[in-house]
Order: sequence, then C-alpha cells, then structure tokens
Amino acid sequence: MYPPAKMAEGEWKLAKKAQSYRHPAEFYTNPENSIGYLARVVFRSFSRLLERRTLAYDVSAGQWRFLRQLWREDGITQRELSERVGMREPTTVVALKGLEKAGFITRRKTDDDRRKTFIFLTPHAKKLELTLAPMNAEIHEIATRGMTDEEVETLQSLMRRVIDNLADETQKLAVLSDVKA
Amino acid sequence: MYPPAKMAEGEWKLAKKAQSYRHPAEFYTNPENSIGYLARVVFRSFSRLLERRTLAYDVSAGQWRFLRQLWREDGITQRELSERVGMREPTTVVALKGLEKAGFITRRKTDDDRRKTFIFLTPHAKKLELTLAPMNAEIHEIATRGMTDEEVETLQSLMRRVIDNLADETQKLAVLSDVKA
DNA sequence: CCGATATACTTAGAATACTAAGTTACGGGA
DNA sequence: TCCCGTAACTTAGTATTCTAAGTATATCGG
Repeated sequence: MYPPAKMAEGEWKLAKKAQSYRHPAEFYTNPENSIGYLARVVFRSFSRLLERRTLAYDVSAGQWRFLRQLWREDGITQRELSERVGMREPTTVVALKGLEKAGFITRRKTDDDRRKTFIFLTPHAKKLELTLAPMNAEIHEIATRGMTDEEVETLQSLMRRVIDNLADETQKLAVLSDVKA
Repeated sequence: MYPPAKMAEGEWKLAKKAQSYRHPAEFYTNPENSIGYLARVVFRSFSRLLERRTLAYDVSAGQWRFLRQLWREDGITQRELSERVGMREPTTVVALKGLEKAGFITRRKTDDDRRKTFIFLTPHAKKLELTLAPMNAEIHEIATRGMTDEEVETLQSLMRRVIDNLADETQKLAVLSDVKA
C-alpha cells in the first residue's frame, strides 16, 4: 500500500489509480464506513419499526413483503412471486404456508400446466392494503426526515447502482460455474 | 391524496406541505422505491459475495461481523461487543459459542466484576485480519464500481442519516413504554 | 447491612432465510 | 412413442437472528 522506494511519485499515482482500492483495507474495519453494515442497520431498523405497526393486524415483516407484491400483482405463480420479492423458493413456500393459514392468500392450480401454483389474495388481505400501505409510507417519512426530495432520490438511485454492481458480479460468478459444470 | 374540488390550488399545496407525505402510499408499493427493500437487497448481496470469499477460511458472514469488531477492539465484554456489532445479546451468545468452538476466540472472567465476560481473539484469528479485511475492501470496490469518491461518501452519509432518524424514533418509543411501565 | 433495582449474561422458543436434494410435470428430439 | 433435460414446487436440515423470560452478581438507598 506504500509506494516502492525507487518509483517516482507520478508513476506510483498512475499505478495506484490503475489497480489499487478506493481506500486501504483498514478503512473498512470501521463498520460505519462499510456499505454492507450500514445497509444492514437501515434494513433492520426500518423493518422493526414497520413490524411494530403491522403486527396490530397480525402481519409480520416477512409476510408484509409478500403482501406488498401481491397488492401489485395478484394471481402470479410462486416462482414469479419469489423473484419479485427477492427470496429463494423454499423461503416462499414457508411464508405462503403461514399466509394461507392466516387466511391472507389462497393457492390455485390450472390444468394448463399442473406444475404451477397461482397465488391469490383473499378479500380480507386485499382490504388490508388500505391500512397497511400507508404504514410503509409513514416509516419512509420518518426515515427521510430532514432530507430534501432530491437527497432521497439520490439515496435510492445510489443504492440501486450498488445493487446492479453486485448483481453483475454475482452473474459473472454464476456464468463461470456454469462453464465449469 | 387529491385536492378536494372546492379548495384553491394554493390552499391545497399548503395543507399538503403541512401534513401529508412526500409521496402517496401507492408509491411505496413498488419495492424499488422503498428504502427498506433496497437496503435489504444491498445487505444480502453484499453479504453473500463476501461470504463466498471468507468461507474459504471457514468464516461465515455472521462470524465475520464479530471478528471485524474484535480486530478493532480486542478484550471487550460481550455486551460491548453486541452493541458495536449491532446485534442483541442472545445472538452474540450463540455466535460466540460458534467462534469459540472454531478456535477464533477465548472468553475470560475477572474477579473485578464476576458478571462480565471478556472476549479475546486467538493468535490464529488475529492473523486472519491480514487475509480477510482486504476481502471486504474488494467487495466495496465492486459495489461502488463506476461511482466517484464523492458519490460513495454521499451514499454513506445519507444512510447514516436514515439510521439516525430511525434510531430517534425507536428511542422515542422506548421512552414512551418506560413511562407506561 | 439488607432489600430493591440494575447489570451481564444465558436459556428457550420461534421466525426468517438459506442450500442441497428430492418429486412431479412438461416438452423436444431420436 | 419414449426418454432426457428442464421447470415448478416441496422437503429436510441448518444458520442467523429475534423476543421473552431466567439466573447470577453488583450497587445503592434507607
């Protein structure tokens, strides 16, 4: 991380620009500098506050995530739902079991393709949107207190860019392991 | 969410500014607009990529979080460790059991205060910092690819502001429930 | 100096998520 | 037509994290 003795200042700067990191590894030893850590704390705090409100309607934070997607698109398959919500299928299976038991969803099969299961909201769950959706908006309001609209948009768009960057990398690794297989 | 027919445009704007939300509740029905959702995806993607590297040294993502803190401050108590890492104490208990079994830490008591347990890294875990810390820097590099240093700092500081806002609210609720109790 | 309160940690039990390895159903060649 | 690869979902087992409630130790007010 330090310039080799013989190298001229200019050369080192060039090399540094070309191949070294934005910050030395020690920098990230402080969690406050780590995007991963910050994202975890944002996610947990947000989630906990939201759940505090939704639990009054017997909806857990995990269930809320599935309901939100179904409010947008009712009657999609389990696989589609998993993708949209960003969870793996086994997670979805377990979550849907809970949602079905609680009377929020029903599952239906077609003869078209007997492998697929379509998920539908019950009337009760549909009605809940009116009550629960504003709770999310409220937490958002709290979370972004004191920020300008522009700052909020900047935050969202920077997070999306991070997500895209990480997804690209994950994609690369998936392709590599396909080649190996 | 729409102006009542009889209200003059100016009046509505004032009312809106005074008491309504930045966006209508429907806006957040799209997960891509939700800071909570975006933070979850950032956190999971980041964590998964990092774990892929650290697992080669038998360190899981969860364990890594504790090690990072101990690299900064060796010999602190369990409670202090929990706070710094941002986890509840039972989580720490379980994690430390794993870390102890894996030979990464030792626990020690004092006669000073026999309730406290101090956590120390083993020489092996100390050495791992040289290998593992750069992995975090590397994921950071990937995550922030194509961003200027300024953009990265903006992202970090906006996330910290969200965390502070949510913590304030949680604090408020805690005080309220203290009053009740 | 004793009892109430607070602190530090632990245990128990549950929710949420994951990976790996099934099962069942579809669909395109040989 | 039948076999093989793929797709959709399920099961099993594990890891991580939480809340609520418990134990042991320390401290402080009367």
